[in-house]
Amino acid sequence: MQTEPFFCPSCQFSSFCETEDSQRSDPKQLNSILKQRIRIKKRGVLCAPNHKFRSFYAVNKGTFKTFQMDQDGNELIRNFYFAGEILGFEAIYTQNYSFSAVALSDAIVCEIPYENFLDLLHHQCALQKRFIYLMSQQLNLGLCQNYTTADKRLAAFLVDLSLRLQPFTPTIYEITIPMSRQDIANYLRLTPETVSRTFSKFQKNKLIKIINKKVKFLKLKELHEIFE
Amino acid sequence: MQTEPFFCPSCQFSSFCETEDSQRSDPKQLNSILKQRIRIKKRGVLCAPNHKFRSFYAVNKGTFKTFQMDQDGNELIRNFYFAGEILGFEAIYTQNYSFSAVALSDAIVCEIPYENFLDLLHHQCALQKRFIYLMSQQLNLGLCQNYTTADKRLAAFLVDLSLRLQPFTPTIYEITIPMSRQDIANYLRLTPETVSRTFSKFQKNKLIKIINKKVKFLKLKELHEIFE
DNA sequence: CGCCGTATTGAGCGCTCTCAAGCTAGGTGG
DNA sequence: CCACCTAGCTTGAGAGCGCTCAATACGGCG
Repeated sequence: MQTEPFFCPSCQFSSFCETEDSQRSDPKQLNSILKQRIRIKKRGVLCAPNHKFRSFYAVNKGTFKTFQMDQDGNELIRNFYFAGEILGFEAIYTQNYSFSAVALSDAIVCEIPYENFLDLLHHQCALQKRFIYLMSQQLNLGLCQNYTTADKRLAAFLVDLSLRLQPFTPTIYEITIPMSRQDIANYLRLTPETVSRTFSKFQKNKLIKIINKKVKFLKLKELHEIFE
Repeated sequence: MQTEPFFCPSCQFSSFCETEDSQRSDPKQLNSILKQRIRIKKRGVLCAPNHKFRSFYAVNKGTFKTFQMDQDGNELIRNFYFAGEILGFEAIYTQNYSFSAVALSDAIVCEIPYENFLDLLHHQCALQKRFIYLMSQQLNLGLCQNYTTADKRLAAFLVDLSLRLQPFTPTIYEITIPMSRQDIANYLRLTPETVSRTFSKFQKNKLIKIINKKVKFLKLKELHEIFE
């Protein structure tokens, strides 16, 4: 464990993981079982297919994508994980990681060993409830992939993104998209060209304004109406 | 609660839910908190959007689809649930059900009140582990939706179906598809016509044989190779 | 400033959709 | 028992959305 001070205000486990030194040895705190904080460079690999599942990870900083490759080399992206979110719940069932997790920017994660975590749950009803809540939350990810057209999928994606990045943005009307067009395309089962064209169309219709990786929402309501 | 004898060999909770009369009052058993067994006719509605989440459901008999409607009236199907599987985990996070669940055939479900269930978890570490395992399992559903073409999606769907229906089929080389072409199409983001044509193509290529709702797998290996 | 990966834009193709017409199976009533 | 009816499935023809391939523009970084 690093000893430098650590701030995790947006972490979904923060209330169970006091980082004050005085609390470090409290066996009911999550940080008592944290194995390590891992620094990962952009494009670095956190986990890969067939890696034995022993821990899941709380993203402290940065963004990750999880994906599997199909035979043609397409990255079938399952999800994106932002700072504060937890990665790896799927592998509790599969035993081995069935996907790769790669950092989209320099990142830091907290490694939480699953067996130790289960022990902790027995003594911490509140944490148990929290954990189940977070797993349920993950079942609600990826709904934007369900829509039928490129317009709907991208509009829903942008809205989802704006909600999940909210802790890190000064206003909900502007976000910085942390992944490439290619990643968005792989996630939404489109091509980068279609994503780019749809962005341009939204901009032409004055729904958004694009400045490189920044997106300003000009008419959030109308963007909503595209998909629901 | 009904008093008729009940058999749930394939239920994912069966080992925690003794239905012997002698066990009925064991407060550590799941059946001590079951609220009711509900019989639902084909096309019957188990839950609908904005219904308050209080219970989840173990499917005892039959098959369900969960879906939300988009503005154009498309059923965006999220998942199918077969006998033995658990439905409703998503709503722990959302508080209200955000989707509809409709029976595809006459069905029976066990209603499990969530608050009581949480109480039970505190005293039942094994059940807790089991529950987390099942939630993780659900995170691994729907992977066939990720593939890029109609061929891959349908092939992956058929293989997934054959695995999940295994407890109810004499051989893994033959299944009875419990949902309509329209439902499959909605699930895979295709049209019924495309689903039908792709079935026909697979049959023409001697990968499967279709007899109405029955599908015989002639070359399961080659079907696999279509998508991975 | 120049390089290279990424993003945008364009043109044409093809997979999937739309619309429409038969076909099949299962249910109903005479 | 059979004719009919209806919903669901299959098949066909043509259209269109998104893909492929290609050229150009942009932007981050040395």
